Amino acid sequence: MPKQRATKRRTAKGSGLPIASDRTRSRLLEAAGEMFAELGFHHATVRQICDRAGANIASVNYHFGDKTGLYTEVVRQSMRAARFDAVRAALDQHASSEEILRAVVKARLESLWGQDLPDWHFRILIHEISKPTLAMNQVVAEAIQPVYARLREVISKMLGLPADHEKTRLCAHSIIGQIMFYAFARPVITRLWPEMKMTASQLDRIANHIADFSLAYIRTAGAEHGKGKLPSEARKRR
Amino acid sequence: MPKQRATKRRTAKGSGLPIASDRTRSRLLEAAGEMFAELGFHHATVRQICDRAGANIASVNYHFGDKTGLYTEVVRQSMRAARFDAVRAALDQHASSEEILRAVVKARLESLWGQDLPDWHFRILIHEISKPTLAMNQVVAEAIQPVYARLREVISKMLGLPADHEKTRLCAHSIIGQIMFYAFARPVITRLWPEMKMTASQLDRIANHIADFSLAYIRTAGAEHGKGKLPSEARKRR
DNA sequence: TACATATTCAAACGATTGTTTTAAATTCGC
DNA sequence: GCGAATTTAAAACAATCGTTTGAATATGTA
Repeated sequence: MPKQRATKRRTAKGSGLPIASDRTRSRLLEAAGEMFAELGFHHATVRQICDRAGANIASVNYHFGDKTGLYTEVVRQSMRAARFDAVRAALDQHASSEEILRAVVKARLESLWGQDLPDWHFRILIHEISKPTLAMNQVVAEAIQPVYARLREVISKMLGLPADHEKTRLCAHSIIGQIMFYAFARPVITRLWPEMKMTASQLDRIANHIADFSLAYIRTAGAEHGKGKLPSEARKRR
Repeated sequence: MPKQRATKRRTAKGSGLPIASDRTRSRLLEAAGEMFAELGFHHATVRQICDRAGANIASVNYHFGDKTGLYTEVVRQSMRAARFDAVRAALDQHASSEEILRAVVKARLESLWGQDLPDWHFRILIHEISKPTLAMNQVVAEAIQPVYARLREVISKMLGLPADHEKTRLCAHSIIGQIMFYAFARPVITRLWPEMKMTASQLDRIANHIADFSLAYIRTAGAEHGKGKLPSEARKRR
């Protein structure tokens, strides 16, 4: 009766017993990560994953219970990935708010188009955003929510408004949206702008543009709210 | 031998023969549009579609050949949908560039969150962008490319730069990205900002924010590049 | 070595998918 | 109204999915 031993096995592992080869387990995780990042949860098949990992079909059942168990483990692993820490490091570095913002934008963009793969962690997050699974709550709580809050603090400082103010949130969305566009609309962009080659310098120009584009508004709005000036930006709005 | 009569039937239709009830065909198209918009191409099943349309399973084969035939027909129909015309109308209206931009942003956002469904045409485009199918080329050529080009012209006028200049393109991407963020990240937004209710006025505030956010940069950049020209055409308006 | 456990393997299972088949019902020109 | 074409209906087909089975093998321990 060796059915669904995944959790039981983990407890045995925790009890201090020496473990046999975790090679298949780790190979399974790596292969699953690449496949999930490339195809998403539903389109990636366990047979493909096991083939790529050189493991048997039943191994995913044995080690992770079922496909969703494997996926959630991949997601959990992705949350602690280096790239996210890079973004957090950029957010927490000791520098001016504007420089922090520029660094964050650059880090996020590089984790998207940078050819220094495998960085499928962020791509999994992309799939999770466009087609959420049950792991969504965990992803939001562990990876998105902290960065979102920290980004709002940085913007809040520049705007002179509280971090949970609507304008602060909308500015955060504007910045994130500009970045995510290059994640979601990748196939469209290559068709709309075929002569563009995503080199390192091109990536740099895009990141700087997004920073400049965003700071243009944040600076003026911050000057208004900070000095208590009359809002010249406030147009005749009904 | 009535197998795969879909194309043959169309030719008979073109030959001037009166057609029997196209009721099932149109009901199939409508049901398929809703299902494809909600679940995407792969996740929507022909059985669900036929159930919703009150038609038999084999009807999709008979009328459209296969599932992809049905999908491409739905896409073709979506291209001529009202909302896209609304955006194009906003782009071609006789007004200042800034007001055109504001109207375009508003039209796009309303086709996303507006509760005046069924407006699944744009949602199909969203799915097509995140997970392209073979219909992608058609979608880009017929729906995205024209709007993209027209939007660049509007921005080009404000920037004082050619429409295919890199900065013009990046500005267009920044604007589109801000809008699309509310399309792709919808489940994330509701988790990150749970107290937000997407009312009509909220939608209006978001649209105006995106316009203000974008115009802040475009105005200053336009003033720089268009030194010889009139700094802003918003002046002459009103 | 001998026993118990952990792990891997090939094969099959049940469910669901898109598609096809075969026949009945409906429609339309004549 | 009749015969041919069109349209619908129920059932089954073949392929693939995730999952399970039961035995074989590897591993660690006494």
